[in-house]
Amino acid sequence: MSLIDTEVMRGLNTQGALSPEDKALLLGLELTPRYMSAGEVLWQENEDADLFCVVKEGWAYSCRNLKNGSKQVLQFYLPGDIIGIRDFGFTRRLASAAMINKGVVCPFSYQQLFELFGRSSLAVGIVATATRQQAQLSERLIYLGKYSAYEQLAHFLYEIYLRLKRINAVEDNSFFMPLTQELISDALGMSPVHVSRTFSMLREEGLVIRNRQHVKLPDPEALAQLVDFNDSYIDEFLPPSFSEILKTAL
Amino acid sequence: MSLIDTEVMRGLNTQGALSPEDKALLLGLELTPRYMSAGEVLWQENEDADLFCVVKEGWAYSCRNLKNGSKQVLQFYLPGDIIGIRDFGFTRRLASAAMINKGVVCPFSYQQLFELFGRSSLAVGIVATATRQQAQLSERLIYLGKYSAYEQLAHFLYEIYLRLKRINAVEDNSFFMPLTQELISDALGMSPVHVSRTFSMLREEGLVIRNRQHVKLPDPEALAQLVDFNDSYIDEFLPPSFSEILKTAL
DNA sequence: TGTAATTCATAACTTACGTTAGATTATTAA
DNA sequence: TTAATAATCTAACGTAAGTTATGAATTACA
Repeated sequence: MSLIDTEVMRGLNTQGALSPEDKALLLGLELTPRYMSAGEVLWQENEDADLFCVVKEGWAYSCRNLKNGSKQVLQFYLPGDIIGIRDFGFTRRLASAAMINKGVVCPFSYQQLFELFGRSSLAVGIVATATRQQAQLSERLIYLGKYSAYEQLAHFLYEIYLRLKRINAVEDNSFFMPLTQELISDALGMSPVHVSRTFSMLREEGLVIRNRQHVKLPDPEALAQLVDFNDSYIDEFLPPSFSEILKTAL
Repeated sequence: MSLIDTEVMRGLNTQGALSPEDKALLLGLELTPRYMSAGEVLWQENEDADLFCVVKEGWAYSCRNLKNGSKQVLQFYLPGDIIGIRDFGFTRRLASAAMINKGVVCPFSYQQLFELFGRSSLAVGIVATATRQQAQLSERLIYLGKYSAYEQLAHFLYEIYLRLKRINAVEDNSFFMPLTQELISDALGMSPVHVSRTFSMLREEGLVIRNRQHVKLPDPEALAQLVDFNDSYIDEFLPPSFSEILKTAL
């Protein structure tokens, strides 16, 4: 069992798009399969991320455990799926992963993935960009599934605030946000009327001051705490280990 | 303006992880910036996917237009973000994209991205795997945000059915699904009680027969129609153009 | 084989959010 | 400046889905 048994790679192979060297490389990554029992944990959120797995037998899932005791499942993995590329390009796991029933997985290190990329910094950069966007999607999913409109909107605004701060577009906790309440409602899966109501609540709490396209968060920290914001998916850049490897490869 | 002005690449650069050749390569991709007016469409869903854009100025968003007239926004893009890598590895756009206010974008062809990958089939395979998972997440987000529990559960079951069929784990429209209603509820963002109620409704409609871990979909087509299922994100493999390029590169 | 622990189904009640509607304010165009 | 359009707010009312509770059916385990 190896990466070549993965859905996408199998497709590439049958389309004749893999050179003999590619195939040799993939097969060279053959690793000891790991036999997993039902419910066995592959990794927990916030653990160091250093490997991914190909599921050979059984079902697995990834999820985020929330402070309110519930959890949001992000994905289910079936045989042939790769579990854990989501975290490639991050220092720590954004979600935990566990088996559902008993099965077999084949682990590969991120280091091995590097080899596949031919040590190209640029390819790594593209993949890191893609996984970062996926992380943003995951966060939205979590808040859509498990939080009230109030917390959801607060989380959304704080995310925008962080992203804008990163590009120096925040001044005095204020920023320009060219979104109508209707567009926000289409993003957060709620009605425009309820977005308005929720803005009113946030205003009454003194957390958000909004006037059309001008938004001010008087106390960003309070907002962040309210929504239990995990900013690693916005702020964190490539893990130090990556830069080291890439630099020594130069 | 070029790819080097992107958040992730800028990070790589400041960490000293880009070789002079990398930088030259990135800067060589410099392209004519395109000045966009507010609301201007970058692309529509189902159009051929052949390029992505770096947002230089202004805000943009991607969304799916639903048959019931509403739309689900998937992401907002700010300056420095890349828009359109989501579709890399697909033949057609899974979502449309448009500017929110006026701005500037720099388009790059997927072909150019190929160059960055050093024409490595394997790197392309990994990225395609990642974008496929992202597509699955997006679909879940859409159904979470815009559909009733009934349609959501129907969509979920049909997706599992398709994924299992792909690995020959469906027989006579029946399959093994080791999920409790509680786990499903954690995935779909609804209460376990409501999952049970919704299963009962699907049973009464003759669409789903479920007994613990054994599921049968007597009429998969009816289910697919009910939820307006777009199966390209499950079924479609790499676009033909990709295989051609990769094969000629061998 | 029996007992405990899950899992599932259904009912009764509550609530967050959707819907419809009308008034107010801001923006754009003429 | 003025009309026309778009964006926002608030209220009143309806409903899908949450919550709590109870019993039945399965499965796990001793």
